[in-house]
Amino acid sequence: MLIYNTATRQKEEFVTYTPGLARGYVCGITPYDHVHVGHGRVYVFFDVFRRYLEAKGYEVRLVINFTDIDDKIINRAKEEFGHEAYRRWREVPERYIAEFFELNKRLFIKPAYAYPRVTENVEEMVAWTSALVEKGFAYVAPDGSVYFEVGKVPRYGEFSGQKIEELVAGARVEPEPGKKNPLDFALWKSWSPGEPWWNSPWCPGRPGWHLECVVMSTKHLGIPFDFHGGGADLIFPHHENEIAIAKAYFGVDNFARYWIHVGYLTVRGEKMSKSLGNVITLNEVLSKYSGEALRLAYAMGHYRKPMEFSFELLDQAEDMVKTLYTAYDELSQAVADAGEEDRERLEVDKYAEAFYAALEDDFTTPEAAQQLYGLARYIISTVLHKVDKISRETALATLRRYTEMADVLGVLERRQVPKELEEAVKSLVEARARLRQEKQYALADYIRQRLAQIGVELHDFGPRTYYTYRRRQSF
RNA sequence: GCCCCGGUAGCUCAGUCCGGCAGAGCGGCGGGCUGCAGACCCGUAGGUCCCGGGUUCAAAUCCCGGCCGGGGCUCCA
Repeated sequence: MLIYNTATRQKEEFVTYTPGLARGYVCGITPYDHVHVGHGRVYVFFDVFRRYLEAKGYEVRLVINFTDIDDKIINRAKEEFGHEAYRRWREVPERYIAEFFELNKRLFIKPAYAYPRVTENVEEMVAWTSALVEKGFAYVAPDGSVYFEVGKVPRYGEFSGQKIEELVAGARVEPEPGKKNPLDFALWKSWSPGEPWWNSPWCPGRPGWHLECVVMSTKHLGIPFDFHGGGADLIFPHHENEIAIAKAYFGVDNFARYWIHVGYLTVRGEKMSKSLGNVITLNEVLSKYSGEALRLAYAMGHYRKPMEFSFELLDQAEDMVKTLYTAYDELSQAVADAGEEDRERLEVDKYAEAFYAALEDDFTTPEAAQQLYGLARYIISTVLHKVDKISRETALATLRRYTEMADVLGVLERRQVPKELEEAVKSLVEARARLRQEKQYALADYIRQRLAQIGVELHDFGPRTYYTYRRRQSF
């Protein structure tokens, strides 16, 4: 399996340090506001990545953190709570973390191995900072903040392709008082009145952002681990700085082997941003579309490429999801009509092979989605029509291959139908079949129409009838 | 200014790494199957592969130079 590694700027064969075990870390959210579809793209991508590795037999340990203390959270708390912010600031991250988990569920994202939070790992971060000061990679500023000295690390900037001189010359780096070099970054930030703080040898304060992820990832995954990723905007400075810290602390060249970055989403050609007012929240999308439709929409673009996000795209994806369910539901029913032996050859392998080949090549999910959809259409247009010419084993194997593919992308997650509903529909469909035989079409049509009203759609294949459920958020 | 990414059908995108007849789905249009219906079937239109040069028997693909758009260099998925 090939995966593009930002660190080497090329596709590389994916090989884990421990055979059969894949360990990865995804930089999580700063929970100070609603999660949007850009976040969703990242977490859904890593969920597909993880599902595929699991399908290949790996045990996957995926860690996603929460930066639950940060300037943005403090500012948000001040806005909301005024002078009570100091006492109540934790309500902000708690609220958005809860929302994050809720949306994960609705997006069918599998739970991570661990969800560490900064506030639960402050002691380790203080210990790391002490060690980095002792080793001479960090220094204490007059106000008690501790800065990491980027000049002490060999080849700083190489990972992200930045040249130190260019960065400094860019002159957009705010030279803060107390920093030796404007590129130096805080490992420990000194406290200001009214802000939350933790104890440290230097001053009351809180950990710096870049340090967090190194501490928490290596704590849960060991060193080195297999893959580390997030949104493309994290390449610099966040990941560059994480690598610098790990170099200094462990003396290793890189603490993660593959660096995977997910491209931006644009809306009407521009990056989603608060200032442009074009942010689309996951709440908004998932109130109108299924989680599978959004997952499929994401899959229709390659993860590294910028992708234009629109509701038109979601409409298309939702239609495709309906077709995917039609194929699943009706093939499930058709298995019962399968014959004893194979008198026809099916072409299922063609789709499956192309599907997996696309994923093997740097997760070309647009191609994979196309193949899955192609198989669904093949099932509907061909398999259902000649199900009595294939064996039960073949029918079941086709169904299994189809669902295995769908499960990698996570686009057929509401297969389960309540048993009572299933039984009621089945007997109604049988009753209608008898009516059709007796040419009592008015009554037969009435049943079909009433079933349609409750979201069950009937499709006649000659004398046989298969049906599909129009899933809503839930039954 | 420096760095990265993108530009292929109305839309979303494959194809570019590794040169070999320009593709898929959706959407459009026309027809069909069907007792009727179908998110079913068949057919069809639709292209300056951003532009210009170069290399080559052959370029969407490789090289050079541009243009346009997005992003990073400062918190950002």
